[in-house]
Amino acid sequence: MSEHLHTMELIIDHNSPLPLHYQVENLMRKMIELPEYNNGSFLPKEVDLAKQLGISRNTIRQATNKLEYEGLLIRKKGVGTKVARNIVTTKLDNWHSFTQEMSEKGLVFVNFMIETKWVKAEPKIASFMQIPEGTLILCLIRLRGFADGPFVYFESYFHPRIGLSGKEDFSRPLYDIIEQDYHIVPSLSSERIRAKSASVITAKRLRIGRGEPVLVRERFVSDPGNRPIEYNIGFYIAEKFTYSIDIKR
Amino acid sequence: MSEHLHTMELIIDHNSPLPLHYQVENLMRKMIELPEYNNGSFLPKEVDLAKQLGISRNTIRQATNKLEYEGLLIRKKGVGTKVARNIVTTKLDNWHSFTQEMSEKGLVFVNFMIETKWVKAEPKIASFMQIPEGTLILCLIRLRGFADGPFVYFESYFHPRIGLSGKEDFSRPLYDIIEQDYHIVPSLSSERIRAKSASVITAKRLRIGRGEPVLVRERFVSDPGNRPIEYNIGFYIAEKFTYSIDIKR
DNA sequence: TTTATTTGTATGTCTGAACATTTGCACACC
DNA sequence: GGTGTGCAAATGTTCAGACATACAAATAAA
Repeated sequence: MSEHLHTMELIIDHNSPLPLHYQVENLMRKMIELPEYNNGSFLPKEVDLAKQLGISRNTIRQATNKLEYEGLLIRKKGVGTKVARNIVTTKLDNWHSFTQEMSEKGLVFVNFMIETKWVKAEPKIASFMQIPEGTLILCLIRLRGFADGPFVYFESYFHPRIGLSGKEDFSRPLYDIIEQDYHIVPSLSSERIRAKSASVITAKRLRIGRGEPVLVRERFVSDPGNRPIEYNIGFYIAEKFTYSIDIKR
Repeated sequence: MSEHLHTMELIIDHNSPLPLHYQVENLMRKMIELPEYNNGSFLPKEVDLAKQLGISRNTIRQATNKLEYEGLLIRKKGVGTKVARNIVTTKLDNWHSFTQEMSEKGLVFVNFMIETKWVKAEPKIASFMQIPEGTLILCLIRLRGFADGPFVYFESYFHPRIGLSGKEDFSRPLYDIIEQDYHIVPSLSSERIRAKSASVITAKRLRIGRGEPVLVRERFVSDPGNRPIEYNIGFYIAEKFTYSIDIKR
């Protein structure tokens, strides 16, 4: 079993500024993806893992606590720890990409700007993506609106495992690309919506006055196994956009 | 400060079968509701709490870790720990009244103003209510927030068939009144969210500067038979409110 | 007056150890 | 065969303490 371990650097750097428990956490996130642990067999026991990595058992638990709380691990006293089975109910409420939303309403929009670049993952994104801070990830920037001017500025960040190069044809609907070309199915979206004043840079992009209200919509998109796919943040001109949703109890 | 502690049994039972960290967790959930901690001031520091309860600091942290993860506490290195107070979650399959949302987060809010009046239904409301324009309907106005000031201004309009008199005790949760006393079950909520600049009147009510961003949330609430119950519009101070929602596909 | 520097404080990290609790299994007993 | 006892294994709980790090306010230097 420990054969696989050195195939992927399962090591802890005691000199790294990153906390040990955080390194362990990332390490275990990788282990979780490995086939030998993803099929229901138990992870190495805490004591062994501690000894092998050269750190204390408490530190191991600090990491596994978080993963358990996230629902990635299942622990059973007296037995062991294993990867949680990914049971996801696929409900048919529907959420959309921007392209779909527009075309359903019969609206024709314009891409004022499309741009990709590789950037270092900032904390919020790294945390959602479950990757180390500073990892290079692809960022897609789009400025979209109607013929008379832009009304939303988007930034999308994609998880490295998807394998986007940045050279794709992003005039196609985004989720078409991800589903058809990369066989990854977006299935869960956690959204946060808030209002704020337009910063100087945002105002300039959207061609509005500084301090005018903007609707900020963040989306955390995951696949059916709860693996992160995309982080998306959009800045909408307030007067041109209303977020609408139906909720059943 | 420690005066308040013995007013509500803030004690730990070392003989209880319940784990200490679990007892501490429950205890802190209660503390979070107390006005003296809910107004932004810091909780007792870990070392003191540990000494006072007669347990180790590690056990305190075991409890606060969980609460922090749930978003109830905010910890700042070198400064202290206090109650988090600005993210409100609305889950898709489970929507709530304001009172419920707050109490679930362990937040204590204040009604700065409660007022009812009978007004003529304006077009938008009349249309949703399916009543003639100008019909007299009950309007409930509430200004709510935390101890340090209001953060949302609500107007609720109720369909005449419900039979509200305006003399009900509106300090109770609104949907309790409607369900229990009037046997009408809110079941569908169509929501619209947008941002705008605070008008003079809104700014005055919320005690913010004119033109500052405000999140406007309209809700059209109906019963299971799709009959209109309530139209509700809330103006939230942007920086104190984030609308959050999970969507499954 | 402004800018560094120091210092106190509170949380963050990590360790090693002891004991408790739950579970599964082997073994003995009827 | 069925049943119970006891042991070993694994996670769960708790402790005391040491040191690291970030923040804020006070202090000293420019």
